[in-house]
Parts: sequence; C-alpha cells; structure tokens
Amino acid sequence: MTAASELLRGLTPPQQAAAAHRDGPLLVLAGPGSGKTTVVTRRIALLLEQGVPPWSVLALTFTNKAAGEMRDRVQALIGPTGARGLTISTFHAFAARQLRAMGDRLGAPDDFTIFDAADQKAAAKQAVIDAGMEVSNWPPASVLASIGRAKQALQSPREIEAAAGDFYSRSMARIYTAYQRILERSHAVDFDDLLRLLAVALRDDQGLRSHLGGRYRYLMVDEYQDTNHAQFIIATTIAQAHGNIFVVGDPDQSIYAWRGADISNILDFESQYAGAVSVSLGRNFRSTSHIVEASAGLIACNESHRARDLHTELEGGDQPVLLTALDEHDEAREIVDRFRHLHDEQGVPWNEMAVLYRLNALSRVAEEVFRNAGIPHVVARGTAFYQRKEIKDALAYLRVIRNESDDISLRRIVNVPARGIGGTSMERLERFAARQDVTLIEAMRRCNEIDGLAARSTKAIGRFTALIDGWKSILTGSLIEVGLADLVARVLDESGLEAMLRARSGEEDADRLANLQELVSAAADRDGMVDDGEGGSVAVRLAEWLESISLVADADTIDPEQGAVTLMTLHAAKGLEYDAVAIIGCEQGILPHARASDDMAQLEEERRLCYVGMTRARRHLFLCRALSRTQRGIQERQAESRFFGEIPVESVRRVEPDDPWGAPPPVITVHPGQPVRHPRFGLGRVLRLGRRPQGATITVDFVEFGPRTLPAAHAALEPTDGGT
DNA sequence: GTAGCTCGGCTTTTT
DNA sequence: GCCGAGCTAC
Repeated sequence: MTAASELLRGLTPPQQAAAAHRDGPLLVLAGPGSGKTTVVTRRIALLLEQGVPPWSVLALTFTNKAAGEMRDRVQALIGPTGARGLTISTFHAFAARQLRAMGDRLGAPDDFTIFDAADQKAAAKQAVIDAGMEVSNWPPASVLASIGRAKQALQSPREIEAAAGDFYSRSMARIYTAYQRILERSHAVDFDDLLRLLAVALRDDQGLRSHLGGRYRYLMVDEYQDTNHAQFIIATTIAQAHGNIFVVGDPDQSIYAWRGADISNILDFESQYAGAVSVSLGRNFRSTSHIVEASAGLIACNESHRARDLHTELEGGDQPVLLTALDEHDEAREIVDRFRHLHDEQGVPWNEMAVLYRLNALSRVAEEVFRNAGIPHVVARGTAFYQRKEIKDALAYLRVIRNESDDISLRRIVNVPARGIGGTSMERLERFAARQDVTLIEAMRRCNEIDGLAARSTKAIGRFTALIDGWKSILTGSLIEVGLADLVARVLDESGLEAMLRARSGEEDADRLANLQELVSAAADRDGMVDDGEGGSVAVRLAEWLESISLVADADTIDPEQGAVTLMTLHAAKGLEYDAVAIIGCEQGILPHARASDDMAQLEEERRLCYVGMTRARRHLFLCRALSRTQRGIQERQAESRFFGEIPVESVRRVEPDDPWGAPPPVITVHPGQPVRHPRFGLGRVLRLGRRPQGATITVDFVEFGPRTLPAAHAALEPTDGGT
C-alpha cells in the first residue's frame, strides 16, 4: 500500500473519488453528515503528499471556525510542518489580506479600517444627510441593503447612477455615492467592499489574475451554495488559468440568499466548466435513520429540491419528537427536562447538546430557564462582547489611533467621557470639515481657523488632539518594546474611560469595568500569540488585532471544551453537529419567518433552514413550538409551523398538551379573477390556483410587484371588492 | 453643555 | 421589551 492510498483508507468509493481528484474542475454535492470536511482535508493532504507545494493551495470558507477546523484536520493528517504555507481562510479575511498587500493596485485606501455593522449604519445615516435627504424617509437598514446588493453585483456608484431611471433609484445612487465618499475619506471599507474590490480587480486586471492564479494552483471552496456574485468572480478568476477548482456544497443547505448568495453558482457549475467531474456524497454518517427520513421528507417539499439518494446505516434510535408546549417558558422547561434526562440517564455530555432558534430574540427566555435550572450553557454570540457600549468606545479609541481619518469612530469618542466638546462645537467642526473637504481630526487640528468657536472649546479640542498624538507616538516612535496590552491599558486610563465608569458606582458600571479589563486580557493574549511567532511592531499588532475583531462570526466562538449546552441561531449552526438538538419556536411567523412566508422562494429558504437545523442532530431531535408566545411585549397565540405537517408522520412522534385555546383560525377562500389585498404586496388580482407537493398555492398578479406565487394556507390575502 | 428622562419604533437570519 | 433619538431640566 502506498502512502497515498493510506490517506484514502476508510473512505467510501465516492469519497475516494473526490479526495483523490487531482486536476481540473470538480463539484462535490455533499449531503448533511456525508463527510465533506473529511474529503476536503484528505484531498489537501494528498496534494501535498504528491509534491504540490503548500503555498499553492488555497481553501476558502465562510467562517473562521470552519477554516480553523480544516487547518486542524489537515495538520492532524500530515503534521504542522507539512501544512506550513497553506492558505485556509475565509473569503473576507483572504480579500482583506490581498487588499492590504496590494491596496494601491486594487483600489483600496491605504491602511484601511473595516467598518462593522454599526459603523455602516452610522455612515449610511450620514450619507443620507450628505445627499440632502431625510433619514426618516431613507432608513439606514434599507439603504444598506440596496448598497450591499449593488456591491455584491460589483456595481460602482457611477454605474448605479447611469442605470437609474425612477426617483427611487436616482436617490439611491446619490446616497451610495455619498456613502462611498464617507468611506474613502475615512480610509475605510465595509464587508462587501472587501469582496468587491478584489473581485473587480481580478475581473479587470489580467496581470493580477495571472499573479493570483499562478500562485494558487489548487483552489477549494467550501459551502459553495452560499457564494454571492463577488465571491463567485473571485473563485472563477483565480481558477481561470488552471481550472483546478474544487467546490463543495449542498443546494439544500443554501440559507444565505438574503445576503446575496446565488444558488445558481453551484447549480450551473457543470455547465460552466466543460469536463467538470461531479461526485455526490449521499451516505449520512451522522444521523440515525429516523432523523434522516424526517429531514428528507421535509426538504422534498421544496420544488427546487433535486431528488438525491440520502441514506444512513445508523438504524434505530429515538424518533424525533414534535413537541407542543403551552408557552415559551414551558417550551424551554420541556427541553431542560429532556436534556437533563439525556445527560443523567444516558450519559450525553452537555456540550453535545444544542438549542437552535430562528431569531436571536428567542434566546432570552431559553437562557433564563437554563440558568434557573442550573444547566451549563453558552449563547454563541461571538460578536456580542465587541458590541457592548464600553468595548465599542475603547475600540473606537484604538481605531482612531491607528487611522485618525476614521470619522465615524472619532465622533463616537470625541466626548466620551465628557471633555467639553459638545454638540455646538461638533457642528462647527463638521461644517468646517465639509467645506474644506478634510477629515474631522484635521478640522480639529485647525480649529483656531474656525469662527465662532469659544476659547474654552478650542482648548478642549487641543487637549483632545494632544491626547491622540500622544498615543500615536507610541505606535511610531517608541524604542522600548510596547505590548498591545500596555497600549490598551494606557488608553483606557488616559482617555478617562475607566475613571468615568469608576466614578459612577452602579452595578452595571462594575460590569462595564470588568469588560474593559477583559479587553486588556484579550490584548495580552494577542501579545502572547505574536510573541510565539514572528513578533511584529505594536502598530502591526494593533492593525491585525482590530481586523480579526471585525471579522469574527457568532459561530467562531463555539468552544466544545466548555462543557456546556450551546444556544445559537439556525444560521450559526450550519456545519456543526450534536448528539441532541432542540429547535424552538417552530411556529408560523417565526419558522417560517413572517417576512418570508408570503413568497415561494423565500419560504423554500426557510424550509432549508429548518432542514439544516434538523440535520445537525446525531441521535436526538426535538422540534418545539408553543401555543402562545410573548414577542415585543405582546402575548399572542401562535400557529404551529407548516413544516410540522410536512415531516412524514411515520418518522416522528408527536407530544401535545390539551389545547386550552380551542379551534384554529379559519382559512380564507378565493377564486381566479378576484381582487385581493396583501399586507406586503398591496392590491392585486388572483391569476390561478395551483397545487404543489407542499400544498395549495395562489398566484396573484399584484399591481406593484407583478405576479407572485404564494402558499395558499398562509397567504394572508384579504378579498376586496376591487374598488378600494 | 450635560444628564436624565420619555416616547416610539422595531429586528430575521451575518461576514 | 429593549434601545436609541430627542426633549427637558439643570
């Protein structure tokens, strides 16, 4: 047996075919639990063993956790030295690295900052104002959604402007232009820019294409069904020269269409690449047959689902339970009881259990009940720590020190703690900055040129800029080796942030102080990491640390060592697996979500989301719903998720209390030609009634939105007489 | 200029 | 039910 075949040992024939693939395009359609990570990591190991240099292998993922796991598993196969030089990274981190390395050529600002969601929101608001429009008419969320769509389609403000016809799109083009101007002036890029700038450069620059294509001779893309257009262009252009593109995915697990993911990237792979090899991994090594059958029955209700052989050899086990509880507290208690039973009676460890939900808002009650029950648990919210007010403030200081052009961060800290630079002074500074087309810090430096600023204000501004300059000199000039932790501690102290919290002595303020200390520890950890490696100046460390903070995902923080039940969203759960899984809130309006249940395509994504959740479970699965639930302070009766009715009854067991609420709400009937009103799409006329595997449908021709096919049972259509 | 309060809107999911 | 914006009282 050669060394190569050793790496193929224990794989099924289709897994072997994929792992042993050497050159040319390959598509792996990998069902849940079919060992796709095994295939990818074995293939990387095989390539290296065959003499492919590690630095010519590039594997792209969506989360840091997925990248880390892939790296660990490759190292386990071939040892850490053999893996040195491999690039296994998220799309965003990879793009950021390329932009840092060759920013000028790629059109990225020098030494850019990455704007997170909150920064983007602030910038969007400012952009609306700069464009001379009202924030109340242009809510930041929808502005950002439009800008995001444009960026994912690789359209610049100018291209959007050229294509703009109606008032709305002309206004959007102006806001987009203003938004980009803010980013440029701030030396900042947002998440979509990271991908867009790299994709556009690769598309237009033959030299760059051959440079990256020459360097990365073997490209692998994980979760290919979730790539958006920009990511598709990045992958396609890098692979253009050699055609060695190996993609892994599952159309049934596509859950990011709302973020621009384009499922046709994976569906069209074979027609895009002539001679592409396709391998289907259908054997599920994860879940018992009951779970495989229940989930397969559900996903088969999607019209877009292509029938595939999905099977398991893990027979027996418990049937999944469809559980009805009285309210959300009762629901969580039921799960606590069942999890405790699994733990105490069957020895299932806590960290092998997870509670999944469609909405973050559902985590609160579950968390409370788990806490009261004394069951160890963690909520997977990687970003939560960095979104706390005091942490955001501290980070804003650090970001300004690194890049003083970052107006958004500067505005945040300029008067926190209060130092006499209030609204009036800021207004004057902003106006000066706008007129002179300079950054805020520049305006502050030149504040004696500004008429009408009180002497007291000028002094306060001078003290502030001196503070910033003092910290900046630590980055540039210091001969003594300063650690990140020292820098952070000094900033917390000299800014007065710490003193401000210490002066107030509420319970919450003590928490905040502790959080700031935790930030110092995080910086110290970072110092430790770097000390083991190549070192680097404190300026570089700061830049890299801030970047890694911007690019964390919720799922990244899941640490199985913690010995706790994990609570997280269904989205965050993709790619993970647990012995026992409970999905809570399986109710109409939650799963499927209210904003997705009136359109077939969106409803199918909700169904895939439920499918992803179910297929996380190895042996025990609970789908739970409550008869009533309090949301946003209002208690309401909840209808069972339509997905309950779509799961084959013979593969599950139902558990229900006596329904104290009586009969379900009535169903509305309509006929073709009838005028109707829809809460979201407005007025329309029924075109036809249809029938699909998942139930009856109604196609309505809406005045504003055109024809749409809606699920009949939940279409929320209201018959009208046509006159109103 | 600042601190503390009330009112209103709102949330899907995330790199 | 929570957070942020805007208002009022110092």
